[in-house]
Amino acid sequence: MKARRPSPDDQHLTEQLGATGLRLTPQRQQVYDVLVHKRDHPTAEEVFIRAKKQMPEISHATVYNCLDALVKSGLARPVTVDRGATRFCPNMHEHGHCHCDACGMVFDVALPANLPGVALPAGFKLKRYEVALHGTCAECAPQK
Amino acid sequence: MKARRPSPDDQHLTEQLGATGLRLTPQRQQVYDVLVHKRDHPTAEEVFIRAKKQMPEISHATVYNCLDALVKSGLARPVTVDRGATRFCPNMHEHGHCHCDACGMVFDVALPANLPGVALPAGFKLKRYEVALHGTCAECAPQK
DNA sequence: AACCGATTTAGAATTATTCTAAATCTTGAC
DNA sequence: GTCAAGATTTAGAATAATTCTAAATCGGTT
Repeated sequence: MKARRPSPDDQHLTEQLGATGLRLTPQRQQVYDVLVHKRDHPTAEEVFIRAKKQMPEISHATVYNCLDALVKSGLARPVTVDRGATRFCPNMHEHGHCHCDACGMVFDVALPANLPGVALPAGFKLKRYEVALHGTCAECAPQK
Repeated sequence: MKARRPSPDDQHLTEQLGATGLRLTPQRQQVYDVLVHKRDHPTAEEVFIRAKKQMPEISHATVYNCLDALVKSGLARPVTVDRGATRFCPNMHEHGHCHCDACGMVFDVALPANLPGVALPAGFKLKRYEVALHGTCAECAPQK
């Protein structure tokens, strides 16, 4: 990967950000590129490290700002599987996260369609939900 | 509420802690009492403040230690609805958490029985899962 | 060419949590 | 009962993740 080449997504980015009153900046594009390039649910710190490879002068705070802008514009989701750093995911389809407590790996998992059928408190207006599954992945399974 | 009076739960506490190789101490009992007394999903800090009313000399670190002991022994669950302090819940039945993004209130909600039916990655061994629902509660609903 | 608001930047500040080392308590062996 | 061993508590320091702040910069007008 070298210099940034405009992709078909740019249009999408501009639109989504614009709808939230935000601009598409090189930093926001870079941060978004990092997310889609390797979809391993990186933390803000990891995004920062990866983004710096292409854009060495980008700052820590900017990465947080950009991630926040992407989340607000519906281009990424924050994922909190464990206490510790929030992770980010550009997969905006409805899905849950499966987390290996041993190695920390996070996988996307499809969800049954009927989740929203839970009995909510009266008058509660559901906006989004998050499903976190915890356990041990095949690699880390306590091999007998 | 004044001095701690032995309750029927004490037996249960001793057993559960014992099974994990831990003892029932006055501090652990106090912290557990705080959790069951007001089940509003307090943070460690809130538990600390409430516990101090009965036990003024209890320390911050002890509250964290006790909460950790309770979680390890299956007497409480950590709940992470948002970034920010972890909350604690003594309801060990399977349930999800409904969180009002406006006022921060957390409600327990019953879950459909079929959640575990999701397609997990091959070899993944599920231990527990957490469902967090976000939205606005009746009180905070944008009243038209 | 100067201006305005949005954005980025570096670093300080804050928040939540964990760590550390010493003091204290408990329990079983004698 | 007394003592040593190990568990637990304590205060405060240390760490990790994130947010805040104020100044510099940028992009698109007037």
